[in-house]
Amino acid sequence: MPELPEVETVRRSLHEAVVGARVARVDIGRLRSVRRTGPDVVRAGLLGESFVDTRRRGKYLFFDLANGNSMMVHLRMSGRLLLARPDAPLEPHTHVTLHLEQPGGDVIDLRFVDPRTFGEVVVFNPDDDLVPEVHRLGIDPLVDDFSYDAFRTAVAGRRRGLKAVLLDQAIIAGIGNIYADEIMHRARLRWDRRVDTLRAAQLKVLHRTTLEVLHEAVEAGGSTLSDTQYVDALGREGIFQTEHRVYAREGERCVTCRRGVIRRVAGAGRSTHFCPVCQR
DNA sequence: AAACAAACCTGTGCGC
DNA sequence: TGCGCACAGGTTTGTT
Repeated sequence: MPELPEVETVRRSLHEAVVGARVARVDIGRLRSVRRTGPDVVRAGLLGESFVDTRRRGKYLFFDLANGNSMMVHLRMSGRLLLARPDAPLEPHTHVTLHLEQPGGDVIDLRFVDPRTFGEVVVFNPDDDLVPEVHRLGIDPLVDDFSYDAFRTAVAGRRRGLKAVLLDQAIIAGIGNIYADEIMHRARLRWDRRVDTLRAAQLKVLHRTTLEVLHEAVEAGGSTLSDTQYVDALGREGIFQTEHRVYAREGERCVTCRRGVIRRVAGAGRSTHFCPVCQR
């Protein structure tokens, strides 16, 4: 489900509540959600510790603890992080609950909810290489140097289709299926265009549209699709879906050129939406 | 190196 | 109404 804008929106929506709070209790209802270390490591690693900061890189969320350790949460396809009053009923598929004591004495739950159970929660010491995939992430357009030079160096000359490159987390971290399609549409480039055939001007436009789409999507609180699966930690839906020009718009007239009809194909292993007229 | 398929799960929406 | 199938925002692994 969530891509960079959704993960960033979740982070911002829980940051204030979590930073400074101390973990008073940990409930784990689904072992699969803590499969990397098992429940004991997660419980022991969190109990009594306080959060000092939250970070995001790509689609990975980090909660730094005062003792130098961190909690990593990846939402994968269907994960949600929700803040809730401790007496609020548990939503279905709540797998991990952290009972937090805030500095003012208030208590609040941070709940990890995940129907498809692809997501996970890891508590780790940075010295141990427990989350090695993070070291393989490419540049994050919001937290790293994403100047045109950095972007060009990362993608230039790849003998691969454009969408495969945009989705490759080792090249650029955070773009998923929705935003890849939207970025390519705004850049007027096809999903199967080989990156090493792009002219400098097109690469430049691609860099600009990547930043544009991601920034606008964060501003809009991400995209909540018709299944309303994605909400931020306070339960608020995003509104960027109203700005989608191709994603889930198969059969609609292209709003950019007003001539093409949006097509959906299986491309780069995913469903891919594009305008066959104005994307080249 | 890159393209592709399958795997991990559950829920939903569609056609019949 | 009910059943079966296709499909879903991600990532890893293995195979061509």
